[in-house]
Amino acid sequence: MAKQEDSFKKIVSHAKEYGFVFPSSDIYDGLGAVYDYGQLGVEMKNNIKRYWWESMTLLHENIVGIDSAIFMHPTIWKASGHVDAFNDPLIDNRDSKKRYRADVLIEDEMAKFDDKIEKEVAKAAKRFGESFDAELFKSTNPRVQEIAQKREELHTRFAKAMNDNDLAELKQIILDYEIVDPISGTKNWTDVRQFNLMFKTEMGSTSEGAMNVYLRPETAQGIFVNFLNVQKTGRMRIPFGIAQIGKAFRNEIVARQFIFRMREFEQMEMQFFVRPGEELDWFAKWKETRLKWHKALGMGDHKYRYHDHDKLAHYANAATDIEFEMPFGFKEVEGIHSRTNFDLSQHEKYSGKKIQYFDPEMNQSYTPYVIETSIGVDRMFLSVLCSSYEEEKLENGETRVVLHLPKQLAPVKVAVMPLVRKDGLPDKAREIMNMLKFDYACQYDEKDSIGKRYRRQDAIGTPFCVTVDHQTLEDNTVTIRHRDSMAQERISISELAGIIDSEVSLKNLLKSLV
RNA sequence: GCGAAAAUAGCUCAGUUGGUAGAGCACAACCUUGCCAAGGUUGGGGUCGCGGGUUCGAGUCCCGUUUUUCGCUCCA
Repeated sequence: MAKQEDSFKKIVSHAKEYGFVFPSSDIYDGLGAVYDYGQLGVEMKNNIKRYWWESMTLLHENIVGIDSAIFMHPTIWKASGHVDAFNDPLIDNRDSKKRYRADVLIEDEMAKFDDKIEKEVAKAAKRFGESFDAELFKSTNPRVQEIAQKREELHTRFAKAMNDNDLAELKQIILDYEIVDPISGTKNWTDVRQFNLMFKTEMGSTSEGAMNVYLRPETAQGIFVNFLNVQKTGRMRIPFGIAQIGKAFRNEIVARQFIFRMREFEQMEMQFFVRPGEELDWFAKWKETRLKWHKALGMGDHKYRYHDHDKLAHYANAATDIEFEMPFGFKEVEGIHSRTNFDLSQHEKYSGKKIQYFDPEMNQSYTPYVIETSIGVDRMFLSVLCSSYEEEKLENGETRVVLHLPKQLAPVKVAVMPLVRKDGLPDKAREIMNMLKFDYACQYDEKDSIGKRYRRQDAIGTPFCVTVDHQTLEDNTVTIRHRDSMAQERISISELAGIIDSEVSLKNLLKSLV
């Protein structure tokens, strides 16, 4: 384990050193769990997105894309359940290190008063026998009255604090009533905090007219609220899907492990709408399709596994994760969920619009069921980086750092370099660059020894290096060097594009999926 | 969020009982070599995470704070 953590550290610093990923706001000491993609990172990330997008929209006639706004009507998040699910005031006990809902602790305290009253009532009932009137006793007995009074005081205070969202007052109540942790038995509490998953901001430039809006915590809702628009204008017939790539934002309590869990992240989601009753078949199909998409990159089949959920979210009737073996264990990269008709039904309810599909074959209307595939771009990026990084021991005893990136995802496809910086070799190399640069991301390098330049390209995962030497000037041949094997072959310049294309083009990768 | 550890050049790190900041690599220029990285010369780059305090003097000691890592916790 120690060794694995070590290698993860190396990957993180490699990512920074070569311009894949930087901490956000680096010169201001960074911003927690936010990262920027650098000059190479953005290229690789775009390649990942393009692979996904084309595998969805080009390979499936019945899947179309959209790009919905990050700001959405706040009611959408009420309908989806996001607003209510994360509004609890929480408090930690420093001794037991357990976290509790502050409101639950106080309600338990109120229940203790109720218990006391019941005890008094039970005692009295024993004394008075069958003629005992519990209600009369409660409303007249001075001891019960006293307890009820205290309970009422607490209740009033509690209700007001909850209503005002006064977290400091909630803590003060816990202190005043000497509420202790049921485990540690101590009163060593932190402040009460609210953990709201969604980032909130205001829309409207004057404070009076402003409306609270949220940064979306998932891209899926943008698809659901556009279901009718796309279905009608695109003349889509069920089954069909809507794909989207976009940023989402979650105010994570704990964000760790580099770009694995970030507060601002990017999702690639596809919601597939099907007939009710057919959802589990489609769920199985997408589960298989998505794993195939991952495996096609050739990073190692054994690094993937499914993790089926036993405990399902409120909206799902089946769910699985595709997990990838990161240096810190198998971790979720993609989720596939059978979301039933929960989302569309909720939006129908909250918007008051009829969100149904008329199925001409069945001659009836229904609310479609949904299979969701949702993949984190950044997690995908991390999995590619982690599985590619190698400190390779060479025969001569040296080590080289090499990224065995899937060639289609590599940020730079070809490096073109003159063997020496004289005799017109740089000009010839430039000529080749100019020929290739319209199709492939190329780098030109003439500094330092040729071996050193090869290693530099290895470190950023460039699949091919093309070297111009004196023979090139005579017969228009160059050497092409392969990243993984370090093998070189001499080929004519006219063959270059064909060799490169067969390995780096998305087209061949996509063909392997169908 | 709780607990622990850490923060010195782009990277990896050194810096003794407090005494005016160092190395290697990397980077730039020039020379040299020319197919698997580390030849020569020269140069640029750090108010030692930030803010206080103790002291004649703080990278070093103390307090606070920010960020990161690890463990716990949480996780749609």
